[in-house]
Amino acid sequence: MGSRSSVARPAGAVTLADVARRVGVSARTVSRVVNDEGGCTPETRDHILTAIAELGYRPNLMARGLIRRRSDTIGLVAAEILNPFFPEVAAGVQAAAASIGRTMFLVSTDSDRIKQQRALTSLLGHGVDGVIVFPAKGSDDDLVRFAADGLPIVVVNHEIEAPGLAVVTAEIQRGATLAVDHLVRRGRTRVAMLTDRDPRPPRRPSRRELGYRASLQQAGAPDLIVEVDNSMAGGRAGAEALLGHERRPDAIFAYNDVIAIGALQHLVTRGLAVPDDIAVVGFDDIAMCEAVTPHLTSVRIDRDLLGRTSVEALQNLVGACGEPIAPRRLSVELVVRESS
Amino acid sequence: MGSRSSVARPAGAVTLADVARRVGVSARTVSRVVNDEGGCTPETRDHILTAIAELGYRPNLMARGLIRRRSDTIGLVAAEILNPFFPEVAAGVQAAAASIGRTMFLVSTDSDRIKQQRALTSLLGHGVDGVIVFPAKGSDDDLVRFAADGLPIVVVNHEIEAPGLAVVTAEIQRGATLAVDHLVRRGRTRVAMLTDRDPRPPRRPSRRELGYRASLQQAGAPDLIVEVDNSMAGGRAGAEALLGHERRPDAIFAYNDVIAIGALQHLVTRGLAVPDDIAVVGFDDIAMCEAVTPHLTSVRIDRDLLGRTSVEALQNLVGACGEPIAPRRLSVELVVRESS
DNA sequence: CTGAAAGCGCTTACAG
DNA sequence: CTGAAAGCGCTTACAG
Repeated sequence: MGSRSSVARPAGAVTLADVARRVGVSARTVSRVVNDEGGCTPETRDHILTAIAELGYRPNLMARGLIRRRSDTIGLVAAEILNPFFPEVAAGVQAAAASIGRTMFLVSTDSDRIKQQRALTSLLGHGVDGVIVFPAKGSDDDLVRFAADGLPIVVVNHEIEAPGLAVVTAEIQRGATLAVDHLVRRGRTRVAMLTDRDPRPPRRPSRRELGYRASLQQAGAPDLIVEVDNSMAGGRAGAEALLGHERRPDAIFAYNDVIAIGALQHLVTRGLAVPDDIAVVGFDDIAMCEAVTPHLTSVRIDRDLLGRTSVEALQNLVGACGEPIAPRRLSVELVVRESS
Repeated sequence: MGSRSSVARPAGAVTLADVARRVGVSARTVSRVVNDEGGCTPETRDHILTAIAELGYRPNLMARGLIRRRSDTIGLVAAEILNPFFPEVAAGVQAAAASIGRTMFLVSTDSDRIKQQRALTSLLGHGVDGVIVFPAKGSDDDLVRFAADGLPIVVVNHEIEAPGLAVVTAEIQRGATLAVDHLVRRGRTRVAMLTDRDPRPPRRPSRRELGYRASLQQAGAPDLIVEVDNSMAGGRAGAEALLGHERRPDAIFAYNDVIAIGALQHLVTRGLAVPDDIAVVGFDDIAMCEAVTPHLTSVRIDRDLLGRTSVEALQNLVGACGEPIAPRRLSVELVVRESS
């Protein structure tokens, strides 16, 4: 039919030019119809629309992106896809993105700095309009560099400052305070914390640790922090370690729900009563909190709001060329359940 | 420095031409270095590499993809990102893809046919080399059409046949049989099934239902299938419905672990002993199975293998232009835990 | 070992 | 209302 042999292109790659040729108009006119620019006879429009349907034409988004310098896509770079918190946030981000006509592509980094570099490079190279990232540990420099290279980045749940970067976070430290204060009010005097191991040598206290320490200090109670792997198995190992401690704790505050649930499981398996012998409180309030026995007390972050706010921040960032965007900080809430 | 004003392009968009100009060579030579084609003086190469680093050049992957007709990226289209089974498979797919130098982009569809169409359109338009999809319900026609349009598609966990489509699945029916046979062997005589609601009018029995029915028929036991929402809440509602049934079941086989865990929770809340009063068996063997009390018996699919096999199938599909790929069927395994 | 030219599929000024 | 031309940033034959 066309002047080209079908060998020249893989099957199905119908182009704008093919449509134009079929109808007998120029590519410009077809482009006008495809992009709904108006200014075109209804008949011409109809012919073109028919040809598009018959030929099964789909615009090549790479070619379009090359010129338009925007693709209406955003990337979501998540540290750990296996922690249910991230899929839950991803659902919020995807919904928010879809509501303003953006497609979201998710890439997981396993909290690995190198994998995060690859993800950002690929996303940037493929022309996403921007990315929302839950950063891998120790990757601040990378984020600053990518932002300087022109990639609009919204950093979630991590404090960092640089031009081209926007921050969306939550009252993490206050969340920890809420959790520990609650345990203290319930009469717990030996509240231990299970925190996630930090691979970098100079260990910096997380905001959760700061809140934990501040609360205990105010209560005049001793603190005890144990580092564990960021997983259910880590939680189990941490609980075991705490049980063997000289002054066995009567409450555990965990870095997140996954660790808390691992600890909870281990305590139950060891025959301890939760919360009577030991109370447990997690962080994130993932759906699983209501699926374990006893139901897990946790600090809730509104995930839909987090998603919407991040997408909003990214839109502002893409719009405001270079101007700094004020950080957004979402409130948190303690959800008390049976485990405390 | 260059002849162009910085207003012409967004900050950071350094091009191959910029590098070439800086070094004083042609774009062709820079391209050669970037792509490691060899055939180039060590000095020239060094100069170019230095300029690339200084300028912070990153290849525009859209421009490259336009010509190469491949991007070394694949799409993973998942029905429900909130069911932990999918993130677990996604991790397997991403690992397998990374091991052969492919970047994976994940898009969730919420099992919505329209969202799946959008996801496939976007992925195809942006030039992914192929997609692995856990299909939304009732989307067979769409998959066939996209495959016909030249998008290599690997369909996971769903039986479908069409040119350009490869299928990777598991012994789902056998898994159901294993689960129900196990319950029967343990003396259960009234095994009910909680299955996921089908939005389409003509309800087709799933492979899990077929296995369930076959096992019970062979045992001479009655069956009872209740449709529920595919969620923990659905599992709770289903359990409640079964408790009110005239012949209260002594075992529940659920469509998946999420539904099973919802049911389990409800039973425990209602004060029933699991498994003494009612046994519960799930499907997928997500990590959560070992986090609930009692630990959930489930049918296991090897997720890493599923990921690797899917990526392999996609590679074959991209290679074999149009030739049919034999379906792959993974084996399953019953993991017996406390709930049965 | 290196370069000039054409072109991937599209959009964007600019004319008519 | 419609079209011819240029060009996004890169790679691919083809020469030298």
